[in-house]
Amino acid sequence: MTYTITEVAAKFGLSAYTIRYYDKAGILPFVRRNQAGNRQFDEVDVDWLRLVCCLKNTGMALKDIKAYSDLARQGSDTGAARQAMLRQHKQAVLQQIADLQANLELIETKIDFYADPQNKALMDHLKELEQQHRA
Amino acid sequence: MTYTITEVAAKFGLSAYTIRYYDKAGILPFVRRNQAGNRQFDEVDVDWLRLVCCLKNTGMALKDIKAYSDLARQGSDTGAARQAMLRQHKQAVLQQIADLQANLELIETKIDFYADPQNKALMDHLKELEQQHRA
DNA sequence: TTATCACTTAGAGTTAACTCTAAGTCAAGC
DNA sequence: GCTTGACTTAGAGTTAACTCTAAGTGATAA
Repeated sequence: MTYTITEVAAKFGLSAYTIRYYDKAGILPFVRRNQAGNRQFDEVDVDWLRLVCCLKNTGMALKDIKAYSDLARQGSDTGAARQAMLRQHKQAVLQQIADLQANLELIETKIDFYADPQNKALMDHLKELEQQHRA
Repeated sequence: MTYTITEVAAKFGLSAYTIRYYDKAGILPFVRRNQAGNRQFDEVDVDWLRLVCCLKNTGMALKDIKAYSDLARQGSDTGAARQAMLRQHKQAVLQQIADLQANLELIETKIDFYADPQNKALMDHLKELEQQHRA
């Protein structure tokens, strides 16, 4: 089973433009062409693109995904280097999650602040003071 | 206690350029100037910038932070609207965390794959087959 | 009082990641 | 045989978010 660029784009919620951009950028190392010169994606390519999207969606820059792809293109003896990149990226993702959770607390605190009628009254009062002060 | 733009920039790990850019963009509604025309940040401004950074770091676009700031500038009777924005953003952040955690699983699967010596041998074999196939 | 330094402005330049345009090719259907 | 439609290319254009430059101001130190 093979897929056209349009089918693959739809599968991953990307545009065909984006897929071609990724291919130009060198991060789709294995995609082949049919006799007409059109890109023909097989299961290996789809799996590869799934990982590319995963890395992109977790904040890896395309130039780093390119570096990872270059390792893959070089052959199976780069496995250790690729694993090292993924380990490092895993730590970055864990840090992102921790940062989001910390930021979430501030957002929740703000929401609670607006929800509290006592703070509402306080805010009205502060606002009056501020307006006087800043006038 | 007040702060200069350089002090505030350092406090939040931003450049002074970025702070001015935010001010130009209208997302620092309360910052005043001293007699020389220089920005003078008080505790209210620092607290505001902390929230701005929180929203930015959780993926809110500056135009949306601008919309939030415009509400704040309009006065305390926009509290409900601001709370609604924060509630919606909270959901977006929860979704981001869930997405990161899902992607993390794929990354971990890949790391484990590279770590398994059986897969290493399998990969070497597949690679040979692929090279023959793609030659 | 002259130099230095931190700030000011408007506006130009940069970067990443797309996003699209124009012109062309190829296979399928009428 | 001709049109239609999905693909191809190179390269230009877009957007968000900075990032910097140039020219100028005002307060402090030698």
